[in-house]
Amino acid sequence: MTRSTDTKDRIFSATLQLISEQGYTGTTVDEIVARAGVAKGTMYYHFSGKAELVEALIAEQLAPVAKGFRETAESVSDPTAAIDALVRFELEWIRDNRAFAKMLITELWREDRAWRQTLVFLRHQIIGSISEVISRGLKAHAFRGDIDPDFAGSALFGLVATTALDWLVFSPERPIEFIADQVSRLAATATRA
Amino acid sequence: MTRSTDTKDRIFSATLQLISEQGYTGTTVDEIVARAGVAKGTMYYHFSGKAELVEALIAEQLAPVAKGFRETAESVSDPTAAIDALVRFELEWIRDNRAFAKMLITELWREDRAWRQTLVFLRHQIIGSISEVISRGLKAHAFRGDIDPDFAGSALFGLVATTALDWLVFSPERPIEFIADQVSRLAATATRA
Amino acid sequence: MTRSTDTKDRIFSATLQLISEQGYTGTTVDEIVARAGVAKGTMYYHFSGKAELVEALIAEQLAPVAKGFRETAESVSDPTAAIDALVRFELEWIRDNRAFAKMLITELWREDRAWRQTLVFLRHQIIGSISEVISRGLKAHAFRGDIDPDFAGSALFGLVATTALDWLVFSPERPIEFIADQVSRLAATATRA
Amino acid sequence: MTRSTDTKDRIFSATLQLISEQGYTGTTVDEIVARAGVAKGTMYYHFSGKAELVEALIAEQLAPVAKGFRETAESVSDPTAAIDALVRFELEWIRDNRAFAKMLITELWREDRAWRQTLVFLRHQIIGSISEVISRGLKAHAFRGDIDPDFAGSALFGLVATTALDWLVFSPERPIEFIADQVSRLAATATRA
DNA sequence: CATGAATGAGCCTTCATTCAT
DNA sequence: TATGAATGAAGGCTCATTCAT
Repeated sequence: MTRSTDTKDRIFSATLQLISEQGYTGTTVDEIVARAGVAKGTMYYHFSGKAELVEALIAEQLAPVAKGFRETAESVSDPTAAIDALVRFELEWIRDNRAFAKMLITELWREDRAWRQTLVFLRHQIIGSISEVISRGLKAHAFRGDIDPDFAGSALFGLVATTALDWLVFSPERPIEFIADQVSRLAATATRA
Repeated sequence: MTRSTDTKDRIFSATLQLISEQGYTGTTVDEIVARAGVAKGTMYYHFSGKAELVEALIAEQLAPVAKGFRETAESVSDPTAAIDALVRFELEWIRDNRAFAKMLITELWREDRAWRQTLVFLRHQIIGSISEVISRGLKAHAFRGDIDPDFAGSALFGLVATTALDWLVFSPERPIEFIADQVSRLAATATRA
Repeated sequence: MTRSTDTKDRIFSATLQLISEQGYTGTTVDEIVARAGVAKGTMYYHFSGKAELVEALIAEQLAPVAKGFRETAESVSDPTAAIDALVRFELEWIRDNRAFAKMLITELWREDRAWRQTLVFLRHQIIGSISEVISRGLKAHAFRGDIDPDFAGSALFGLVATTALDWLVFSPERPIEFIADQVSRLAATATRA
Repeated sequence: MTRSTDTKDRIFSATLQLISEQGYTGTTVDEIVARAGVAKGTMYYHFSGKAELVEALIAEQLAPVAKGFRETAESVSDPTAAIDALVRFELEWIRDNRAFAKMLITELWREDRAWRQTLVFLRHQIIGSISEVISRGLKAHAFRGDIDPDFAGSALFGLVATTALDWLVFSPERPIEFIADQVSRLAATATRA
């Protein structure tokens, strides 16, 4: 059992590295097993295919992120401060997992991937946490009343995501503080009552 | 229109359709020439490869878009109204070219594509038009003074893009008016002085 | 019945079912052990390989058939009636074991199978029983004198086998009586003096 | 066009040889293209897959056989002589194409093969020629009236086939005359009025 | 006796690209 | 200009077998 878990972990780790560097299509099963130090058949013993391996990896990587969003949303009571905390949480996660995040963006809207459901489900959870905070703010009249919480939640999530990626890809020399500050500012203003 | 131009157009048209439906990797040269009604060698006579064909296609499709952004920015003098017009222009273009737009998003941050430079250059032009309007608004004190025009330009562009794609992929039943209205509202507020 | 015997039986049973449904090549060791409810290594503990497992299965399944042919041949003294009884015995066995019989036919003439010898040996015994009856009939002048007993024995066996399989595969709706009747008729006439 | 036809012929020829020697599953695409002296992709350019290649081969090989049966049946007016001619035609074809015939037998009753329809169709045509002769003989009262032409046709075909294969595999030293003589004798008697 | 994780050679198929005509 | 037959590297996947426990 320990042996099995260890093997799975090594395959996961190798896959995460390679997929982050080269994307899904650009990474071959041969490369994965070579870096993991196992035989090809071993991967097929633990996962039913390349797509399922990546699906499992996504689920494993993203589940704690969804949890982090939820806990952040719940731990900050003031709506405006909560939005700010969520923005920073997302921004920091992308900064710390930039390659993986880049892959997610290029995969999120592809409708022909096996892990689509997993990705959509996790996205739904994450955005749900944001929307919930916005709803809270609306009830407390802390936010303007003419915006749709669901829409604003997904908009805020996307704003941070694209901004962060633009930053990492096009102007990585800028400090994270600048980005976080600018985003928070825009986000705060956009929602204020 | 020469024979050569006609052939190129048919290849372009077929490529656009197929790439929109299946993405870049999912579309084969065989499919393209089959739909274009030409032989395989013909494509290689006109373009040096699949990547170059797509690069040329992107340039051809996106050049008028960049031009549209610039003209829109120039034709509306009031900064707030200009932002609104740009948002609507982007939204409508994505709505009318949803599949192609979807492909662009999934390709924009990939650093291993041959057409990367083309894409980055056009993106730069487009965002430049937005940033210019924001700069104008800042000078006229129509917008708040604590935001970076370049950053806000790219943020606004990304906000609209992700929002539009979320809409088209996850809730296509919503009318465009709802989206346009919500986005404009957020955008306008975020920048107001 | 020891634990070991029980395990072997379960493996045999699973193999018989699966090979009947999917043929030899079409059946994997994984499927066999899954249906038998044992671990993969268990099969390799009891048999030295997939081929040997099937060889043992064939021997086990076919030995009683050979015995049945011999007893039928010995228990009916009149040659014509004995031929008739043998035809019916073969026909009924194929009807009751159609899938297994189908596999045997597709394997009988393959010269690259490990169990070839086993199969040839059992076939020899079975056809021997038929030939013996024919020889008896020839000595008694009940059959025409210009046929070779060995040849006629194998011909009769093959006639019934192909006829039965054609029946089961191409016109399974016909009642067994029709087939038995027609075959017996042809067989009886072909050999009559 | 000539180049293409030539390539196809070489692939066909190589496939026929190898499949005859090793069966369908036992023959790899690598072996086929190596013997044909073409690249792997070339096979996939001309055929959509291994199964389709073999299907085309079977059709090409068997079509003239079906035609031969029909012409033989039509060219001999006397029913008994026609049956004899058909038996000899089948026997000789199997003798001259023993390896291919062996493969056909091992494939005929497999219900999971792509070429099943082709095979069943051609078998239907061949047996139809035999049955037709038997019907003719029945009308002319040359044959006994209590046999079903369709059944007898398929029985006769199978009798010859299995007999011929038994001969070639188990006692290849026997001269064809012996086999032909014995089979014709059994066949003639079985049907005589 | 029994287990099941691990192996790796081997298989079929895809597809961008080349080139003689 | 245009054609299409031919190429071959590369990829994902299967499965009988081994072996440490």
